[in-house]
Amino acid sequence: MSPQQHRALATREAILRAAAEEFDRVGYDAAPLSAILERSGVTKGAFYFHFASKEALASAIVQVQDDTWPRLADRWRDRGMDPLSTLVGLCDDAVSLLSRDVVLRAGVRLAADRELGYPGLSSAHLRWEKVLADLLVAAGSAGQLRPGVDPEAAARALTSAALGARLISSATSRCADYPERMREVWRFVLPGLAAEPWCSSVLRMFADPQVL
Amino acid sequence: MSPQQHRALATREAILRAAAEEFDRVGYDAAPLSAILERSGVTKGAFYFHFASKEALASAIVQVQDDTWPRLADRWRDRGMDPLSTLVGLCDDAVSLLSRDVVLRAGVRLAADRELGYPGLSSAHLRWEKVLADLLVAAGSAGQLRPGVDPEAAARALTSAALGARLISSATSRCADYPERMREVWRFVLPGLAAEPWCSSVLRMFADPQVL
DNA sequence: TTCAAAACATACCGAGCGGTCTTTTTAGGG
DNA sequence: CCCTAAAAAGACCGCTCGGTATGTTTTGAA
Repeated sequence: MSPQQHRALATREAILRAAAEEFDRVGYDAAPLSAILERSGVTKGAFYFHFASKEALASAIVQVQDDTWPRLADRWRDRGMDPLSTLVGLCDDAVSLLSRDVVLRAGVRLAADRELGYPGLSSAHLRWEKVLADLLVAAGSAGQLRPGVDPEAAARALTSAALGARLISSATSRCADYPERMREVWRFVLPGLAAEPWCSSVLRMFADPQVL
Repeated sequence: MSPQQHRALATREAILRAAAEEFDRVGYDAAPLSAILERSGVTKGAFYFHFASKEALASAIVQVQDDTWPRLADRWRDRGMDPLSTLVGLCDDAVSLLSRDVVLRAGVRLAADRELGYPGLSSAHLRWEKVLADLLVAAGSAGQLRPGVDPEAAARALTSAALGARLISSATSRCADYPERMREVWRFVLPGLAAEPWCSSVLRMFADPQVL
């Protein structure tokens, strides 16, 4: 199952990287195994020694991403900041990671593509929606939200905006400008969402890079 | 080229409908021609009499959608309403059409999938972004926007939100709740975007169904 | 140094795809 | 009614895909 020699681990990671790059570019179906093999400089025999199938390879990439988000959320929870700052900081962190790490990006795309194909299982987005909703409810209890704001609706809208921004950014710049695009969304959305002084406080985060 | 008998037109439209349903569900690559043929009750020979290729079929569906949006925009321009109401009304109209018409939905998906695969050509979304930006600039000149709002940034954020909402809605309910989801976005976004009394005025549109 | 297992290489396979070819049926003007 | 072209049918082809089977090289511990 897992490699027992040093060499094997290198080739395994070469496969993962090459596959992530291809999946991120064109998606699962449009990425033939031959392209992944050529890019990684690995032959078919070597590949099927490390992975049982192309599907298994995709699942491994999805897994990396599935493991990343809970850890990231826990880390932000442990900081003990106010809910609104936690929300914005967590999102900004996730977006920043996505813009840099191809494997994460590919994992998210693969997971999303499965959902879009099979309407029933919308695990990933619903999970993010839940995280945002919980934080927004907490923010409401802490008096950080403007009166009349529905936390669940806000969570849904934010999830939509983040998804759309990611796709557009992915198509135009391989997610290089995803963080900037999301900051734009926050600047646009926060005045209607957060009460003072939290709104100005959070917006100021984007001017001080060291906070993130 | 174009059919000369009544029967031919019927089968042609049967093909278009069936193809749209398949493309909308799973996308171009994942929709084999055999599935389209089976769904439409048309054989391969009949199909290739009407369309030169599977790509040509997809292009025809994309074309329907390409022709629809400019007409819709012109219709709203001719109403001579204020920019902000035009913006919201136009979007709500487009979203409502998408939620009901499979062919339009498939066309949008096909066009978007091409863009996402080939980063260079992002014609469709950039066009929408332009339309929204122009209307928002006009709204700014008319004093409908809150001070400090950047129209271009707002247009980008709104485009992202609309795209994300469409995808999520498409995956969970075949776009049946797309209009409701977008109204949610507007309720969430408008307070930070529009000055009074325009904000309340526009929001009231969603309570009176007959306006749309 | 040896040797078994781990790691890699390559030829090959069946399935499903989009597309073509030939043939048959149908429609509608003379 | 008939005859020609439009329209539809279905067998067929080449290709690429993911996956397998079998053979070869490399590794590290005894």
